[in-house]
Amino acid sequence: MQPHEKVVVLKPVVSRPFSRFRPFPKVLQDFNATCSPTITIPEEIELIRPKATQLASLPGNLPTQIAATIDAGSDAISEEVEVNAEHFTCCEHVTACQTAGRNGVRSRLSLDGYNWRKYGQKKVKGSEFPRSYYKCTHPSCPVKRKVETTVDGQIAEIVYSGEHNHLKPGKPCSPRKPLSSTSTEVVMCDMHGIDDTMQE
DNA sequence: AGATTTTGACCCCTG
DNA sequence: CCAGGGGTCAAAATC
Repeated sequence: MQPHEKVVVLKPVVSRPFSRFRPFPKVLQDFNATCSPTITIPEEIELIRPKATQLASLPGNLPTQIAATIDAGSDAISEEVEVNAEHFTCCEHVTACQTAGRNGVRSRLSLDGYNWRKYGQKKVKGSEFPRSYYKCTHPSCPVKRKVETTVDGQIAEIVYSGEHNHLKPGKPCSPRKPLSSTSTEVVMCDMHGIDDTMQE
């Protein structure tokens, strides 16, 4: 197996901001009731119905702690990041994902900036959550990924397989005006840069 | 109308 | 060789 063929990117579920699950409408209701006006959400962001295939369906009440690990053969990288609600809007790819469902058009952009097409889903033994299988929609791109999502739409695990042989279809992260060097912006760029690193 | 998701079935690999 | 599980296919449904 090639060293780059298995890349585990996210394993965020361990540390939840709440102690137990709540129904999505309840979460939304609480969020609307308690959300201070200092947190602004762009118009293009719509709260989407929790569908099993929604990727990175981040609930409104962040922060969520995400542990990202890369298993690239012997070069194992492990890091933990924090995503703050105040910086939610700086994540273009996540935003694109969050807009999924508008006018019936589902966005194929995920948090890594590439377009993905789902081709299968299975309940994997030993895993609490169903695993979804995605292919990159770019022609001749061999990259696939497996995504395990929790019942509330959160990503439990993402495993990338292969390398993209094309550029990201979405907007690049780097040209953005640098915000006050908050960890979140760096983190999101770093997360996007994982694939860039892989391509190199 | 076309692209994407869903989902059951099939294939293949591994123990 | 066999069984179980993971990965993929493909038709139907959905948007």
